[in-house]
Amino acid sequence: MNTGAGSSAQEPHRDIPEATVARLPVYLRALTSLADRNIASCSSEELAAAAGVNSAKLRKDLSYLGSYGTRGVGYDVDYLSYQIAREIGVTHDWPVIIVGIGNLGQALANFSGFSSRGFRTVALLDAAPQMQGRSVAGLEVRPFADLAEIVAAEQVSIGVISVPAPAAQDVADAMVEAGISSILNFAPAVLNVPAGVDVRKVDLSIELQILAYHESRKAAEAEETVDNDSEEGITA
Amino acid sequence: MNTGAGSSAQEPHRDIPEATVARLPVYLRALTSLADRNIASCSSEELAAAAGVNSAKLRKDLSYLGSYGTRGVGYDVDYLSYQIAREIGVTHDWPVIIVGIGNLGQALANFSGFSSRGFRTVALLDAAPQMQGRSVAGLEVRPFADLAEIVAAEQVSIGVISVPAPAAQDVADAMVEAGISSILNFAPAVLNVPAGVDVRKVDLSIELQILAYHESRKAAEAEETVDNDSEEGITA
DNA sequence: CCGAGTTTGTTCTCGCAGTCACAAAGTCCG
DNA sequence: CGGACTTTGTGACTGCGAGAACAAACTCGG
Ligand SMILES: NC(=O)c1ccc[n+]([C@@H]2O[C@H](COP(=O)([O-])OP(=O)(O)OC[C@H]3O[C@@H](n4cnc5c(N)ncnc54)[C@H](O)[C@@H]3O)[C@@H](O)[C@H]2O)c1
Ligand SMILES: NC(=O)c1ccc[n+]([C@@H]2O[C@H](COP(=O)([O-])OP(=O)(O)OC[C@H]3O[C@@H](n4cnc5c(N)ncnc54)[C@H](O)[C@@H]3O)[C@@H](O)[C@H]2O)c1
Repeated sequence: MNTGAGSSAQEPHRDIPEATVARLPVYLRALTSLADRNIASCSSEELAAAAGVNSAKLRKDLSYLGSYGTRGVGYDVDYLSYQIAREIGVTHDWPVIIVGIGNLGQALANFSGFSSRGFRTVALLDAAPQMQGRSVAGLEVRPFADLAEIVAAEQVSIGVISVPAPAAQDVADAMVEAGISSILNFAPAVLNVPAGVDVRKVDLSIELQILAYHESRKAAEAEETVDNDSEEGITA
Repeated sequence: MNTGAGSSAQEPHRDIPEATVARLPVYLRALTSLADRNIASCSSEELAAAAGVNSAKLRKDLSYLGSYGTRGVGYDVDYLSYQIAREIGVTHDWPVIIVGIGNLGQALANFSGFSSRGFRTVALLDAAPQMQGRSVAGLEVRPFADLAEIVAAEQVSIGVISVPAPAAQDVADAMVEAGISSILNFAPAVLNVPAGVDVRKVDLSIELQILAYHESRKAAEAEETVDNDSEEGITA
């Protein structure tokens, strides 16, 4: 490793598993919460509880970043926060654009949680003429045609899609064309993008349907238990 | 199997893997889209493409529900749609309540996609006095104190939390107390709930941070390639 | 009725992820 | 200074999920 490039600072361990990457932001938030309560250090057990995960899993996850804890003591909250933030890449702010300023887009634009977590909304775009020039969350809504110009000017690499499903693919294509390489998609549509572009999907209906599945199973089980409450003895 | 209970109709194969459950709604949506285009039947290959998954994975997923396809032909769109909907439990509508009618809560209340996918918003609740009595999406905002009453009256088992993070645990506790057993949580907080209660989390900041991680890795890789574009030859 | 063609359902293999358990490494007190 | 205690970091094990490949089953044309 480190075969001579040495371009950036302390090269961290590469190849962090996806499952771990998905949890690092959770740890970061838990650490921030601890720091807000003036807690300077914590054990893996405490942090795991705050993040809602198994402590062994947490330690293993952190070990992918390096050895930032002290045996017998635990982790320094500020130090570990910084290391995770650095690994994720949120030590500096990422510019983000939102396309589709309807119900959801406006809620997202008004959401303060983005800016506090390493992201800065730099532009809101919408295709509808009646949206043009309106001010949402202190930003002027701009025409969708300005996409490429804005992306180039602000060095945007992350785009949020909150347009109706039929328009999502077109918007995604335009984003990719403009140079965006990470997309957060709220539209219930499957997006086709070239390799090298990451898409993450947030789909409320799917989440609710998953809950509904478990809910029906619970209901079915309860009914069964009423029918004959000794079944587990038979099948086992 | 089928050790004598046989309470409900054709008992399907039990123990559907979580990963499959999470994809069934995607298949259902793809099927609905096909039906809208008057397509009566489709092969696993076509459906897989529409859902954005591998066809072998799709067939395996569907096989957990039973054998609803015809070899040499494919799947009947309507029939398969119904079978998946039945398995998920969205053949009838589920009543849902939303707690926290701020930016996000209002967007959710106004979202028509819920009702069309097996869910019906029956009540909007908020603790703030100035929200009381306001009408959002045709529903009157009701006081948070009415939670238990509403849940009992409407047989609600699914609740949506869109309050600020510090209030989320309190709301969740009240929901569980009122009899809700499935929660969709938008607040960036870890919820502690008793066993038997399902919680699913939707966290935008986390999604963006995951994108940011891959984005920084892309950036680092590009830089490295510029530094010395024959590195793969050295390390390999 | 039969054979060619098509597509499902399933088996097998491999890799990733979660959990346990423990040695290594540090702290702290006597 | 040394030993008891605490907590990390990691190796081993297990189970789930993804994907390839193939046999079984069905259709359709002749
Ligand atoms: N509202 C919610 O709570 C919610 C929840 C989950 C998912 N969604 C999804 O998010 C998306 C947006 O939902 P919404 O409720 O905000 O819808 P909306 O109709 O209120 O807003 C959509 C906006 O996108 C704009 N738009 C349409 N086509 C466009 C294009 N080609 N380019 C640029 N802008 C375009 C429209 O002008 C409109 O302002 C939908 O796909 C919806 O399914 C919404
Ligand atoms: N707005 C977004 O796009 C967005 C995105 C992601 C996550 N979130 C999260 O969703 C939650 C809501 O966001 P928002 O932007 O709608 O906030 P908001 O402040 O606009 O709305 C919160 C609402 O909850 C109500 N509330 C507060 N405490 C309550 C309680 N104990 N019981 C009942 N109601 C209560 C408030 O009166 C207010 O109406 C936050 O946790 C936020 O982090 C929002």
